[in-house]
Amino acid sequence: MSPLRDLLTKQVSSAFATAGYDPALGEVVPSQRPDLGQFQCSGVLAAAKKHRRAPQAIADDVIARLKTSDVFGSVSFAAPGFINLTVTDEFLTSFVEQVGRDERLGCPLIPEPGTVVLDFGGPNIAKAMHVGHLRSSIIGDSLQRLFRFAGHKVLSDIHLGDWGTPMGMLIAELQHRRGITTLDDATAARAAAALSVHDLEEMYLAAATQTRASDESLREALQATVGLQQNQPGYRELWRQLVAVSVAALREDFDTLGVSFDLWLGESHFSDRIPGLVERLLAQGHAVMSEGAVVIPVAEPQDQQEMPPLILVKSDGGYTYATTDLAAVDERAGDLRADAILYVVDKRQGLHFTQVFRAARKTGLARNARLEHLAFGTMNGPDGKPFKTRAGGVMKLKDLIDMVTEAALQRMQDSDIATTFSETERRRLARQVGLAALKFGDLSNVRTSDYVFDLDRFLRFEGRTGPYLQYAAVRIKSIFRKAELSDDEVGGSLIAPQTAGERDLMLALASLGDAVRQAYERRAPNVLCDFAHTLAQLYSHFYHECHILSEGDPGRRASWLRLSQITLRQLGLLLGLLGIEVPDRM
RNA sequence: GCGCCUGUAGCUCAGUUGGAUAGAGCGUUGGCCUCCGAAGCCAAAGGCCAGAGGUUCGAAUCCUCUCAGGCGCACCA
Repeated sequence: MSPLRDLLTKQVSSAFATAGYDPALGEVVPSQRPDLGQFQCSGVLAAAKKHRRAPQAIADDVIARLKTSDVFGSVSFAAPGFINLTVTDEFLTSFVEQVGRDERLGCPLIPEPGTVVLDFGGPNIAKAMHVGHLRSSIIGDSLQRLFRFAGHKVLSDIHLGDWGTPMGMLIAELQHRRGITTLDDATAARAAAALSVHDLEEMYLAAATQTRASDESLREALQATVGLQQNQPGYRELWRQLVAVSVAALREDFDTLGVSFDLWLGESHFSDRIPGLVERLLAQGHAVMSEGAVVIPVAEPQDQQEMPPLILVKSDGGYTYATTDLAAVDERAGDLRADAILYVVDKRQGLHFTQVFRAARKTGLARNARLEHLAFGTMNGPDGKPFKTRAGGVMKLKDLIDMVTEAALQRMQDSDIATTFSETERRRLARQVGLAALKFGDLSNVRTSDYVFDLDRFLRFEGRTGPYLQYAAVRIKSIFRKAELSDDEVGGSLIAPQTAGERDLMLALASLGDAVRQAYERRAPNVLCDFAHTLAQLYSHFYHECHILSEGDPGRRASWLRLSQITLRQLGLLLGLLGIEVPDRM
């Protein structure tokens, strides 16, 4: 079914058209002055300017044609040029009825579904997941759910950082520690035996400090990198072992977080096609030699800033992550036939992606695929600088999850909640609530803006938080339990709203499709958060205003139960799109 | 140096792409549990939208400048 705003806009647009004005001026949006109307159209002023006629006269023309509509209850003009609209309760009620009967709760499928590759997460081998990975993972996960729901075939790819200099550093460090001078498969296997993730982390950290401090170490690391990339004996084997250890730990982390990927490919996956790709691009003249490196110039005449070329092959023979990303575009657009490739990556990588995207289009590697960098803002500490713990390091994701779970457990204890639950059930619930706080706390921020990492905010369960939404849903479930009704037994029909609270709730329920569509178009989970929060607030208001179970009028009671059911389903859908679970009790 | 982003209530942030009287949450103050779950509800106080010009019927939003932060600028990823 088509969203409410579309339906209203269609009516007003055709009124503009038959009155002789541009139908595009008939766009209807929710009113900014709820005291004057539920919806508004601001197209009159534009029409007045274009046709050199008084706004009042134009509005009269348009309004006269809307009077016959059975959708609008009142339509009025307000200076300087607004048309205020209110729908009839009958129309509203029947619209919400339709939403309730619709499997998709009023959310349309997109007209042209395609294959979408979604690249997010991007954890690195030998580095524990830390809070810096939170945004990409959580936003990416929400977007993959949103895109699937919209109707696309989504292929999410974790894009492991398992290639390049960090791996070289790690290999060089291990060689050092084991005193390996010449590497082959057998020595590699021996060297990597019995290594744990913690060993890798510790080694990586040591190597990172080393390479920063001494040019000699850096040179060795780069040498090992080239060795790996050129498939010299032993390197690949050693690498394989290191990756295996790390991936096992990563799977656990993502599992805890409730984030999944269709593809666990890494940068390494695309390495095989790189030599051929470079050769081809050179032959085609897209790539050229410059200062000892092979590059693709991507500058354009209208550029306001200096646009460095994309470096395909470094002067030492190694490849950069730009090379890998280009090879990945080739595979995704070519072999996977992606219609769109989306990257959920920190916005500081903006320049990198303009380079890659330009190169991909220029060389034809992108085919017809749409390329988008879905940038997100940096997570800062309270001091405004990129987040660090007091110790100076970054907080591990696992520790953060433990902390929110612990806080939820404490909260349950304080209010004597779930006392009849077993210990494992309590922990499970605490995890669900904690993760809700964590995910909502992140997703409710506008994707592109930086935000301050405030631990307290993730540890709060009141107000505009994930648990608030869960709570609203849980209370509805509780009503159904008390009424001894299962979800599919709540089948009463709606009656027209009697109170403002009911009407406001129905208006929100009628608008889910608009919100979900906007979230999709803007690739913005925070739009879902906003809507879900408003819906939960309106329901809470209604809940306090209309006492459902003690209502004597059976028709009203049935209608209110039905409203509650539709609300519960919408909350469930929204939270599902955010990657947040809804417990039965909390 | 060049380029991009940000500056809105005490704090953290929205603001439907130029619309009417700038909104939430937290915090503060005051109410509501013999009534479906108080992780809730109701209400109040709190604003020179960094500053100065400009564009027009109309600006937090667009343009110019100033101030204050942040970020990025070929062989790390």
